[in-house]
Amino acid sequence: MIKILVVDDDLDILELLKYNLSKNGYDVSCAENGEKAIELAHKIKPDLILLDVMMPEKDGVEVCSILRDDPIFNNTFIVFLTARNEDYTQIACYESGADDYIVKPIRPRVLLSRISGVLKRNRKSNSDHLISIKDLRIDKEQYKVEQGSTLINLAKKEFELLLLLASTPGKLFRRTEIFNNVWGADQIVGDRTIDVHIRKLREKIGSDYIITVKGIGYKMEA
Amino acid sequence: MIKILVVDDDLDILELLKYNLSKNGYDVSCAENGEKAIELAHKIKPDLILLDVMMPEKDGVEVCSILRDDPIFNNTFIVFLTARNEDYTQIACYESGADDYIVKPIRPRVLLSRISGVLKRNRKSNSDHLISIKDLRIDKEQYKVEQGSTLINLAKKEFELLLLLASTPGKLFRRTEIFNNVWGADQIVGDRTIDVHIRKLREKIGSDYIITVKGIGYKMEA
DNA sequence: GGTAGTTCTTAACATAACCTTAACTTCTAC
DNA sequence: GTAGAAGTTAAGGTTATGTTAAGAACTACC
Repeated sequence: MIKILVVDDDLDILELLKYNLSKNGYDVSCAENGEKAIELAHKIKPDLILLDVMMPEKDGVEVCSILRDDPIFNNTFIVFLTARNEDYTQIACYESGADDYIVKPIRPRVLLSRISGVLKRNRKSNSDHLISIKDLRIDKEQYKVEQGSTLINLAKKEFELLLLLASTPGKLFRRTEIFNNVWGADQIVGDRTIDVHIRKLREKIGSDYIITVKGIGYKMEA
Repeated sequence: MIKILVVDDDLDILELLKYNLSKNGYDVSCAENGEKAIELAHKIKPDLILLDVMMPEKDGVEVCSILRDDPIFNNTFIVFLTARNEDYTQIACYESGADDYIVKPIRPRVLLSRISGVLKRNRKSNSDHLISIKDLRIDKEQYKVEQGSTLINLAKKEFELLLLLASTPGKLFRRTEIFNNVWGADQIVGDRTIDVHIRKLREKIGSDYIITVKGIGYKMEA
């Protein structure tokens, strides 16, 4: 059963949310402030936390930041509740690591569809973080590359170069494009630098992935 | 649900746009300046970005250029918002990679129809980059040529020559015209050079595409 | 804040792909 | 048939990339 922790200082809203969610088969717990929310979260390890932004003492954004710092909650979804006019929050919310946010006043049907929407995104094993090319698995969050079952140690620039090419396999990346992305448009580096990094990459992952397009750039095997 | 990121430093306009778009079933996020827009764009990966041109600090054109450099946003549409009299922008906008632009003051109905119009164009598999002649498919972005289902490996000059002829099938290209386009007006090369490249092309794609017009030049089968 | 280890960049040289040339052949229009 | 134009071929030159090693610039750790 999917566990949801609801956090709001307004007890009426808390009750309303609990009623609606329970009715739809969720296992609902409640907290009326930030402190208690954090405590409860550790206890029950919810799958999703519904978090009011405006609360006395610890506000939602703060609670979210604290939770996001703890790896236990890596796979926990956090959804903010926010009143219409606090539109500044929208940005702060996402910055502090929220997965979605819902604007008050809350319409039960909207609430439920948004929540089921969020839950569908699989936070872990997220395809966002993982790219697979042949037997190569690239985790862009962890800066980690595995080939089959062996871990490959890439330096930062090597990794970023690989990541760029792997981001759209088959797409041709021009040399300038590679520079702009891996080095930054302002950086000035010699023109053999890319080649050297390509070489090191090929040395580590093998030469069957990166294809040279002479006079233009490089691309990843599709 | 289609995600739209709206960027404007005027919070009233931001609110207005958000209201209108949300009402029509889009999942809307907002940012009030360029920095935040870029950050949010990375986070939520919107399908379309509505971008005000005139903003303090990073203006719209700048933001657009930055986003366009990142392959993650290859398939993201960017639409500019611009005040009536800044007509210089029109050019800069398209140059920096925008898909459309809308002139303020914004009429909601116009906004919505333009946006749905833009979304209909499929950014990927863009016909702009693709030329088809018989069973030959030429992708000028990717420097890639496919014949039926087999990939054909062309050298740079060969490719550019093919691209020129294929750009207007049936049109007769004079030798001087070909020189100017593929080699550049200043380059001086012997007159057998074109022939040799034509030969190699025919060798690779077959001789049923390029037609010789003796004394004048070459053309592509229509 | 110094030191060991890693990573990044540069420069020089090697290599291979590519382009051009030249000499020769074939074609085609008159 | 002949001349001019294009086709063909192979060889040599050119250029872009591959490769290597050395030292500069970072990092992490003491």
